[in-house]
Amino acid sequence: MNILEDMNPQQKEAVQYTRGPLLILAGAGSGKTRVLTHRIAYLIENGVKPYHIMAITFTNKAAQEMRDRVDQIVGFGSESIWVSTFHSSCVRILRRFIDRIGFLNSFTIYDTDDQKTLMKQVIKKLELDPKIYKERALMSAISSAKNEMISPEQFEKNAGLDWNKKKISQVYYEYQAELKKNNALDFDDLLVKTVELFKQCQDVLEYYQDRFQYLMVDEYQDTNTVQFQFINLLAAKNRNLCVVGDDDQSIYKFRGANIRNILEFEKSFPDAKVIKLEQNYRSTSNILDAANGVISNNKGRKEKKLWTENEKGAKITFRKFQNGFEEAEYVTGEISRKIRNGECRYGDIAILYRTNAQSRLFEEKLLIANIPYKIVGSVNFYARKEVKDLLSYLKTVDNASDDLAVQRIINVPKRGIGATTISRIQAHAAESGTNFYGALLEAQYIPGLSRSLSKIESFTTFIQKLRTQVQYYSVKELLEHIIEETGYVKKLEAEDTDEARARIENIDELISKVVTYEEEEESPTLSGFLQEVALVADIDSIDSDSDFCLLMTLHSAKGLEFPYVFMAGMEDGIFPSYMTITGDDPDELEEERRLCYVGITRAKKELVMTAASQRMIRGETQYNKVSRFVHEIPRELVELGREKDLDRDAFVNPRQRFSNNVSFKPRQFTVTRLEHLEYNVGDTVRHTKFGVGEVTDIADGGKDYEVTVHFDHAGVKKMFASFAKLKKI
DNA sequence: TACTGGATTATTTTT
DNA sequence: TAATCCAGTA
Repeated sequence: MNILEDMNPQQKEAVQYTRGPLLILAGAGSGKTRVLTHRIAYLIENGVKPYHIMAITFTNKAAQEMRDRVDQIVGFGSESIWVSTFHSSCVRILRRFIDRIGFLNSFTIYDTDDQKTLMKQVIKKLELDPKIYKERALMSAISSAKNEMISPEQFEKNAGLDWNKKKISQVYYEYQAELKKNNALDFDDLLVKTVELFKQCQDVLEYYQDRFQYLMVDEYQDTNTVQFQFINLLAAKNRNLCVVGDDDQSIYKFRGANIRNILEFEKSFPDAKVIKLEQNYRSTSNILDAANGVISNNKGRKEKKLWTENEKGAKITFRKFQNGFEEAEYVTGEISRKIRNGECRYGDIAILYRTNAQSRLFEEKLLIANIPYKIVGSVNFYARKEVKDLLSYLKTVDNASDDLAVQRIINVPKRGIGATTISRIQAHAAESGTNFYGALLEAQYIPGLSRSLSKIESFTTFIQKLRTQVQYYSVKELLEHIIEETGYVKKLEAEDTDEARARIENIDELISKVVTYEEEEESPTLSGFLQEVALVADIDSIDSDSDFCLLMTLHSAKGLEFPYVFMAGMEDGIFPSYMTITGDDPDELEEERRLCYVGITRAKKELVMTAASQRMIRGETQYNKVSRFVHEIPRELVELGREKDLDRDAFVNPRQRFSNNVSFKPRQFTVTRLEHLEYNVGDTVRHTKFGVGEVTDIADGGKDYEVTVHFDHAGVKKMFASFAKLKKI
């Protein structure tokens, strides 16, 4: 086949520009995956060995897709090209070399759940007040530090005299020490340790530099500092680095993504060639114009304008409803109608929303309407309780050095081993320098266990017995054996609730995943299965053959496309989220707007946006205005249900009229004047987001106090006392 | 040790 | 609302 066939001039140029740094600014739907895959084919056709090519993506799904397409056009040798995610590339490298920086190559990977458990233990060990030091906040502080390649030592130095930060650095130290003890790495560590390895072991770095002479990175706008360093180190020698991205689709700042990586690529590589792909092949021109209308409100973008030769297509539909129920009913009704009319199949339709919690209403209505659907996200399959329990058994059998796994299952199902026993064992493990499972094996020498001793022994004999069987049984048999012996499913059957049945279904699903693994892998092993499972996200498992409507967050939708898209919950306070409107960081609003842009550009043929004027959030009714993003779409592109739906000051219901004079804010924001403030000018206060600062002014604004605070790091901020929830310290 | 019910609290997005 | 935590009880 001709690799350059059917390509526009820019695409051709991108495919053929193979030497030196290259930045491809690829707008939504401009065929960037096609360019990447064809570029790989072109490289090979021009004498580059497949072995020397590496392509990096963010999700396994994207990697898989690219792999398939590469296989199709390359044929021979394509299997030796590395096409994988950042995380799995790092795992592959670390499995081979991490012993060089003091870990065992058999390290385990901790997911978010494990991190949380570990963090709880750290908080307890350091005797911190969990009311002040929340594991969530600590975890995100540590994670951002890791994303910026800040070590605990560095963190401590940066903290200076900031008492709070010093405490966090202590936690960070301890947390890393615990990981090390368990021979475990968290998601962030996979990147950090790889970069560390590269920096410390020149020979390893050179080995990979020689191996990966041609590097390609997809979704470059979402890279963070560690990922940037990882790529830079690998590319430093040959400098054949091609990155593809769209600054307008950068939506992972909260996860440390550094939009500067793309905006300043030319600074890092002054000789970089820049190619813009601006022709959109995906959407109708109406959809594209709507997207452009919204995103043009952002400042500091790379100059580009998307265009298309596609027809105008239908207008964007906007409908507003009384509440979330009616909204969901309308959406399901529309879906049924489309199917009835034979317009499309279920799989052509996606419902997108801002937060996972919004899926519930749709789920209910879809169920009633008998529409097949799949929810992507919310809880990752491998993070579900029952699945994790069983995986923890497998982990324990495989390699009992993972304390968290052992602790998770030691009393699941209930064996009468309680909290006191567990802390005794932990204490013993700490004393004798073994891990938790090691201490269990020595249980008979631990004083004070009395009654629990026999229970512990029967647990360990069970595990030891399974271990002797590992080599004779398949993973599937082993898993079924565990389910049988522990009576896990039997217990659930006895519960006889919908929830229990759903859990059993998940267990069956797990068994079939094991079977698939064993069928596909040449030499399947238990460790191999556990490794594979550690890095999969929910989105990875959706296959395009099955005919389901898909429900997912806007974030999960990145990189996908659908003929028909519903964007639900288009309300200020939901999308853009409450946090971004009340906070005063305009960058965050811009990120939300990019998210909206991503959502709109997922649609190929039709886009429907819906809003509800009244919505239940966490048991409280909120009254929201129509999202500002809807207003940013050129009016002539929008088809309304009722003319007044887009009137900014229409009275939709009496409650809203009531709160009207408080400038249209949802009721949640309605000001309840605080009678007295717990702080005064000169006091030191803490803000949940900006940290610690000094109150420099308090002005009585009649309805509320306006407080001016000089924050140590965030600068001077003015805020309303009733929103800011400042705490005196 | 396990279970219950009341209180508390979280609220954005996830590889 | 829903999940989690904690104290009191069996």
